[in-house]
Amino acid sequence: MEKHIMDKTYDPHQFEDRIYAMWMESGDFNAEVNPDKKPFTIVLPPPNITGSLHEGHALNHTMQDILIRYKRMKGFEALWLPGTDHASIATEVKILDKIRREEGRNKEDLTREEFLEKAWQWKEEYGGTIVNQMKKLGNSCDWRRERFTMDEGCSKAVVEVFVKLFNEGLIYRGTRLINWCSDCGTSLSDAEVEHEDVQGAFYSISYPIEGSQEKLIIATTRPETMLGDTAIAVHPQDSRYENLIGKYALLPLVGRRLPIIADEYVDRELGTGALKVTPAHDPNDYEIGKRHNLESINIFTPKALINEEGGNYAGLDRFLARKKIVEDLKEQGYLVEVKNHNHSVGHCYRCHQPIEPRESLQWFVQMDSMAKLALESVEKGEMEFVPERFVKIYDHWLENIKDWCISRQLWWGHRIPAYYCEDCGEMMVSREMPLSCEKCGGGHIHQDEDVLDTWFSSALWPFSTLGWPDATPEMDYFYPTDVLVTGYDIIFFWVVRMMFSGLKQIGVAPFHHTLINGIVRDARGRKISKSLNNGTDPLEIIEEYGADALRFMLISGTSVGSDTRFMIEKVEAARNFANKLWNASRFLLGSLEDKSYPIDEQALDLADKWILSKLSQTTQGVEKSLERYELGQAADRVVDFVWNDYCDWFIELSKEALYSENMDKKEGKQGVLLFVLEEILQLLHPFMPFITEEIWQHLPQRKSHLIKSTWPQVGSNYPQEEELMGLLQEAITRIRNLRAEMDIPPSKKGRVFLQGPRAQEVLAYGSYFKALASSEELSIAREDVGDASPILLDGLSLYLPLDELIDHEKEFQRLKKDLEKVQSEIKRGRGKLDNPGFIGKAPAELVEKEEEKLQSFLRLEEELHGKIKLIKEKIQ
RNA sequence: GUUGGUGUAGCUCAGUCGGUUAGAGUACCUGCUUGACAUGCAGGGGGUCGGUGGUUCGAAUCCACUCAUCAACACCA
Repeated sequence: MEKHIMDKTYDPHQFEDRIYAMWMESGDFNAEVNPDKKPFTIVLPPPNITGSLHEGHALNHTMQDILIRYKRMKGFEALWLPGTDHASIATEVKILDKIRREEGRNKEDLTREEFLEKAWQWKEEYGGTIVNQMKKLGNSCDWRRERFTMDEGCSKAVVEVFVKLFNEGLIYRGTRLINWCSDCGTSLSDAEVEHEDVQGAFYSISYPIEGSQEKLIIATTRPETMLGDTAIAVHPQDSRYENLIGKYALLPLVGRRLPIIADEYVDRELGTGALKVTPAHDPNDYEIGKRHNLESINIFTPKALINEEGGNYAGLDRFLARKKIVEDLKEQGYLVEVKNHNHSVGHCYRCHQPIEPRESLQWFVQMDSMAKLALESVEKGEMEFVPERFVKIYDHWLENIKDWCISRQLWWGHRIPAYYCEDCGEMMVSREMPLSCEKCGGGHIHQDEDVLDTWFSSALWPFSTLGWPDATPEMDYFYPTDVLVTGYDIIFFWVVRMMFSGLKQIGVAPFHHTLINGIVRDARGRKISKSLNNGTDPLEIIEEYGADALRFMLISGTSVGSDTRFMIEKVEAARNFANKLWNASRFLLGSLEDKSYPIDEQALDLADKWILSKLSQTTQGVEKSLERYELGQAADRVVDFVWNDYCDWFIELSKEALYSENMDKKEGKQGVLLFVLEEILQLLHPFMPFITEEIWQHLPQRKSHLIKSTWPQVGSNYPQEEELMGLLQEAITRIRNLRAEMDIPPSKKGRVFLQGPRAQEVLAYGSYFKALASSEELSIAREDVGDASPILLDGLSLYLPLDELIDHEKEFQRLKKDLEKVQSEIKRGRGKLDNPGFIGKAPAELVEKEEEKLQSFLRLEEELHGKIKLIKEKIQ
């Protein structure tokens, strides 16, 4: 690639798209079945094609991209398989909205075929938008393998699983009380019902007893359902009502005779202790009805209007009917009391309308045996949650699971592979539409009208995308996948179902780890929601700050599984860091020629060894954090190294050599600077792929792509050099501190005298003090340092002659502060060492360390006392 | 109601196995047109680690209780 000069300022627009195109063109994201390498696989949680990606996706995708890029550099055959989800109900709602808006037509005005044509158009449009967004974000997916939950392969897998489970008796069709959304016009699974607190009321209604003056008071929150009452239940041992058991009550407004039955389910403490039983519209009543063989009267149409069973009320919407019925009860003297009452009511997770329990003929998956598989697999450690606490949500859901209602009365989705003979009514479940009836041989056959729950196909995603049910090389090689990255809100929708599906169909858990990402909240910590309109479009952030800044902001300063806040200040900080790296790189690369800069181990100076030592520790730390999925920690580690060690100390210390006429010295320094920069780019690449690749392309003699480079090895450590450098850093910092306190301008260079056991050693590094502490001459102190201001370190005293600038009072205050610090340390150390418990029980090594520290602080204290005495004399 | 999370500097958050003087970023204050970067550099102030009690030689860290806050699940005639 052509080497061009780096722009003066960091401007991500100049290169992000170009870099992405370069990767695509070279096939850098592609993964192949390769027996020479170990696979590392992630399947992308397929975004719904309902719209565009939000910050949550950006976080989720960034985490996966970091892991994939890291593993790719580590030498794995890294496959990140992308795709999108048809999101049956959610998408259907949106498409119908659009048709209504644009054409004024409702679902009733459309044929299924017309609808599906529009739906596929929608898919093309929004699927494309999503893919484009993912590319802007830098996702390194193997796009050749992109999939869609309703494509041919995924559909084949869906039919295969359905038929197999049906043949085993694990899928059945039956009439049950299910969750019905009257707005969406379909059944829903239990997981799709969200309980929301609503302000409601308790209506107490008086039911007359047949052939008696007695009355039974019953409290209900849903008076309209009385139209479907078929019994009154009381507790068998309830002395208040014992005498009524076996008698009949008369249903107000309707006049139906209701048997008064006894059932243990009734709670004597609740309400009045008597319960109206409406088997068709309440799950508990449904069970009571089954136990007592009660009639079940459905009073609602699919649109939740009162049906013909409701007599006068027929045709009314359920809420209007409630109002009307309450009015009539009041008028006719049946209404005893109305009390405000807050309670939680199931709502549709898509349209947020109240769910109606409704008896209907649906398809179900029997869950017991497969739930057991999923529980055992996690129990055995075949799949682990990161962080592990989320296993509780998983276990809890599976332990309380009920059969899964999978049929939906929708058009957008996989049509159920059940076929009915119109002649004899026989039902056939098969992979393809039968040409004739198996039973009567008739040829009039139609397919079930319903489609499957969208999660039925999502459940197969880890293997349907790899070619299953065909025996593909990809299945052998890439399955099971390594890690699934997802939010905690879909553990039971998705993780649970992928687990039992993988275990049941393939016999192996679909992934080893489930990494849970937190939720991205707004700056105030609120959930992002449409009603608050507090979301931020990731593309807008990329437009303004660059994709690297967005990615980095989402990751840095976060810990696994906890929520994060989206704050523009954090994006700015990330962008500033990118800018810092850009400038440091430009500074170095601008001085290099297109040739190699080997490092001569023999010629390394103190700072070189120190930075190499720090680098190897950083590499080690980043790697350790990444292996533990602590992405935020890994990112912060690199920042700390780049900014504080490399830029603020090492580059500053290198300048002298860089401006030197001595070419060996200059090139030696350039070699180290370059080597460290290269590894910085590698360590940072998973987090900030664009800027690092762009800089990499400017390195001398560069031919390869950073994305395909080999992750750095952990290098040598130089503990002695680190220790000495630490002392120099402390000395330099203290000098800066002193000069700042004394208001000495940087332009005024000062002299420094050294004293103490380490003076000679430190003397050799006068250039460091010159470069970083505005200090001109470093020399060993003579006996008398006169008025010079002292800085006392362990083993090293520095004296700064401040001449006319000295302010004895200020100086006294400064030393007194130092003394107080030292004395509080002495107190702390003594406290420990005077404690026989500590001496006796703490590790000997620790006691020794404490002892050494105390001694050094005592020496400092003594010295400080001396200096303070001198100052005092001068003040007086 | 059940379960879980969180509580550390003004704000956002780290803090590993209990053992350095509890850290970072940001905000704030002071100084700096030093040759990569003012999207920067140097320096500074700011913390009873929610509270109480306990275990321990030693607790931000472990245990109990408690307060605050968030979430998931469940139930309510």
